[in-house]
Amino acid sequence: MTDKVRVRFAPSPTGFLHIGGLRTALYNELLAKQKGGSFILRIEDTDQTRLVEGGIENIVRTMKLMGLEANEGIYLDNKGQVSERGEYGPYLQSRRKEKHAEYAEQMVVMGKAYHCFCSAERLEELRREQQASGRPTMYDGKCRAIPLEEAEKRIAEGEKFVIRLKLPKQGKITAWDVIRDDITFDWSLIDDQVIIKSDGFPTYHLAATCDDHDMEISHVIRGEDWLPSLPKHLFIFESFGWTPPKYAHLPLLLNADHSKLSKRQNDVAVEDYLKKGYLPDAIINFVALLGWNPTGDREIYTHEELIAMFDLAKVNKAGAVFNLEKLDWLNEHYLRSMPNDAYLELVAPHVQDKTDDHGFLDRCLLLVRDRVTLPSQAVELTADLLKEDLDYSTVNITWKTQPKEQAVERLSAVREMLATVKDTDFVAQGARTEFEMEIKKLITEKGWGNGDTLWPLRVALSGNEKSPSPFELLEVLGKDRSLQRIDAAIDFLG
RNA sequence: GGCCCCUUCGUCUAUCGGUUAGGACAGCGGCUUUUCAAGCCGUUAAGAGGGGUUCGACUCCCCUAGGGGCUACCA
Repeated sequence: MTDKVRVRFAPSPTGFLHIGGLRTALYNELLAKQKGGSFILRIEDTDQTRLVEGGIENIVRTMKLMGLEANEGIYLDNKGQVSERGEYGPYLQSRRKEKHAEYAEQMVVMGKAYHCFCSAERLEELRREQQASGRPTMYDGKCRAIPLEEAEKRIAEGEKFVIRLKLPKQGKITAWDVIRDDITFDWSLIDDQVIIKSDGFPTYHLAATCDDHDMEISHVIRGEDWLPSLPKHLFIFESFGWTPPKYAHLPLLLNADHSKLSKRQNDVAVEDYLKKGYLPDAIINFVALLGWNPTGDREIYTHEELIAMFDLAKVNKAGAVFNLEKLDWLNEHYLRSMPNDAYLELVAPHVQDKTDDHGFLDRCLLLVRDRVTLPSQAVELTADLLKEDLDYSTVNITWKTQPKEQAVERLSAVREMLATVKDTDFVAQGARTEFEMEIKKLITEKGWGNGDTLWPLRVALSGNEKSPSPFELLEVLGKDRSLQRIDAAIDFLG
């Protein structure tokens, strides 16, 4: 054993990377990076009945998109093939089946496990009786007393069997958890867990513990749902005389009704959030703060800052409701604080109405940035800006009770003034400020009101009653489009 | 039912015996204003209940209540 921090994220490939799994992976990665240790990805695929096609690829790919790459274990090679790297392999658990079988046999020999020949029917019957009489449902130990020679004979005769842990029947065990401290369990209440199934594959309990040992894992960081089986895992370590890793059981992520986070109530696949346009940085930031906050008076952290500040012992004990409102806010924040180029690159692919005028398109996208929560929304937000012809029939170009004639008068005067502005000055840096000064000057000179001039102008330019200011619109649209729109509005009113 | 874990604003959280219990999201209000956003400022809102321990408890202990997890030849 080394003192090096070696942590693993060990999902089973039964679906896709889950938002809860993401947080578990993140906390593992944060610790590894902070301590200069190894972050290992191991795939736990011992349940052959639940394998999902493409599950492994999805998990690895999504982790990579999220900036969470394991430096050891499973990864995707250049061709997108599932591969392994590192000196503690195999990292695909099913490939360690022989090792697990050996370990199980050793435990049998040491008297720490036994062969069980009970049928599924008997077990079910047993459970039913126990339930009916209000007793805890657990294996009654019928096969515990079968001598090893007899068991081996029955196996040789082809009888189906599983291997169960031979747990102590009395006394207590106190386990230590980084987040929860001491936890005491009563051995008499813990079931003789199956560690080798009748198909020869190990269950999680055996596979994970043996692999954690073989891979010299220093910290096991996993979901709280594993807490009840911790004594069984410790028992396996103790049976072999191995030093167990430090355990940290993370609080669960919850639905709004406080039940365990599920896809019944939430989108739970990280990939779905990525598809919707949530930024990896925002998701990481958000998920990191579900159950932990280094200071409590700050919300924005880069991945690097999270690495520097992470502290397992400060992780909360209580579950955290997964609430999207804050994720939205974070996404908006990241969208607004990134460089223009990066923002445009993110948003531009969503725009369908292609225009050859890239400068125009960029100006449109930049204009609506403050209204965008998700990149895809920019499409709708810029639709009327990019349109050739606007439909004024559904909006009021006139301000409040303003007569049409007055609106026409104001628009015509502004148009006349704008016609004298050079094309290039229209879209120049700071043009919007210039427009604001000039137009407001005009309004003052004529003795008009802001509303009765600016409202018609703005609606004429945007085609909407709610929109950015007319000054910004002029700068974004440029001379030709602006004049054309004002003309169209005057036309419509006349 | 049994076992285990948990309990600060609606939500995410800070507080490691002494604070006017702090921040953020959401909400509400205001500023700005031609509209809607954004931004800025302000504001509503919390220690589940009951016992202890202590000069002093959100903080430590116990009980109760509530919530959650586990209770598979699934992870």
